[in-house]
Parts: sequence; structure tokens; C-alpha cells
Amino acid sequence: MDKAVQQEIDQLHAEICQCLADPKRIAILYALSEGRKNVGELMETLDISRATASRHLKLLRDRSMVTTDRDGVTVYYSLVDHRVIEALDLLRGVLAQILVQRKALAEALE
Amino acid sequence: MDKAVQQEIDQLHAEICQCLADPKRIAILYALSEGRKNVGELMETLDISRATASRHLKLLRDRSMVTTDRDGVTVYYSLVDHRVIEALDLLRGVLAQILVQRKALAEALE
DNA sequence: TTATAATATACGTGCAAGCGTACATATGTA
DNA sequence: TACATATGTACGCTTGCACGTATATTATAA
Repeated sequence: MDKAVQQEIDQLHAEICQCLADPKRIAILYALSEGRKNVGELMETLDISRATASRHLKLLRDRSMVTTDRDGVTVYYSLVDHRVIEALDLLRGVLAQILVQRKALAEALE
Repeated sequence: MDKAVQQEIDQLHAEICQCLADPKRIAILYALSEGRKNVGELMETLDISRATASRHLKLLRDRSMVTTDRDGVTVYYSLVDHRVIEALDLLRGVLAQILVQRKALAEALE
């Protein structure tokens, strides 16, 4: 494949991945995987401020990871593609494996 | 689960995800998925400078996503867990879907 | 229209990331 | 030891991210 095209794909790919690269956004995505939620619910469940929640949601929406539908004055956010959660679960498995190995290393030191 | 524990897990989870949140690191990870490579090979294949390659590899190694083994003066990098590639592939699928939808939107404008 | 509730954004700040250049370290060889 | 090769790191710089606070915006109801 053309190198420039490959780089542009990697760039877009990285922008998707970057959506996952923040603990609060991870929490938001997992919360949304259980069904649509509005900003107030997310704010309360995840213990973050309104402004912070809004900003993270804006980023996720700008990158098409979530969609919105209004019900009166309330805006509900939903996950667009459940594969995002599958990917997060895979990476959580990777993390678990890493922690197990570190634990083994730590015990070998004793 | 305890909220503080959950937040710490999300933090570690995010650090793993952050490894994927850069186009050059994505290229590096895919390159390593084909087998171990040294810095020079990566630098040449991916068209990045030595220093840049070294720094990205250091980050990936610090977070246990890759391992190294020396052969004389040469350092070979390998992928630790192939699930990272599976996750990247899933997210690439998400990206493809997003681009298809955007294309449909663009065409609807004509 | 005025008030109020739910979201969204602008501003300023502090922090972390990424890069190029230049220097430093480590391994192997004459 | 002196030198060459492959890799790693420090510095300075610029850019982007995340946050709190305060201020819009949007939609409903009185």
C-alpha cells in the first residue's frame, strides 16, 4: 500500500484509540455499554463534574464513537459500535496478564 | 467494586490504551506482529528517525507491551501479547464502519 | 416573556507528549 | 586501548490534553 495512505489510516486509527486513552472515558464507555445514559447520570455514577463529562462526550461524539438523541431538555448518549467494548475487554485482559507477571517478578525478589 | 479501586484499574487500563494512541506506535505494533525486529529495521520500514523509534519503543517496553532480547550489539523487540493486535483490528473495523457512514452522509448531501 | 433545568462551551492554567539535535552508553573488533 | 556500530537519553521547544470556573446555549414550563 502507498506509504502516505498507510500513514493517514494509522492517524485515523490512532484517533479512535485515543478515545480509549483516558480513565474517565473508559468508565463512560463501559457505562454506556449498559444502555443509553444522559450527562447527569454519567456524572453521578462516575463521580465527575458536568463540564468534564460534557467535554469527554464531545470528543467521543466528534470521533463518532457515541451518538446522541434528545428527549426534551435531556440528551441521551449511546454507544455506536459494541466492538469498542470488545477491544477494551481484550486490552483489560492484556493488563491482567501484565499484572500477574509483575506479581511473579515481585515474589521472586523476596 | 470499591470506587477507588475501580478508578485505579481504569487508570492502568488507560495507560495500556495510550500505547495505541499514536500512529507511529500503531505502525510499530503491527510491524512487530510479523515477528521480532530491531530498531534499525523499524526505522527503515516505518520511515521514522532512530530517536523517535527508540522513544516509542521505550514507552511500549515500560508498559510491558513489548520485550527485548539482545544479539550482540543489536536489540530485538517482540510483541508480548497478540491480543493487542486483535484489539487494534477490532478498532480498525470500527474506524472502517465510521468512514462508511460518513461517506453515506456525504453522498446524501449531493 | 421570564424563569429554570440540562447541556455545552470559552478562558486560563498546569502538565504531559512528541520531535529534532546532540550527546551518552553499550557491545564487538582490530 | 581505540574505534565503529547500534541503541538509548537529555535538552529545548512546541503542541495538545484535562481540568475548574464561569458563562453560554437549548428546551420546557409558568
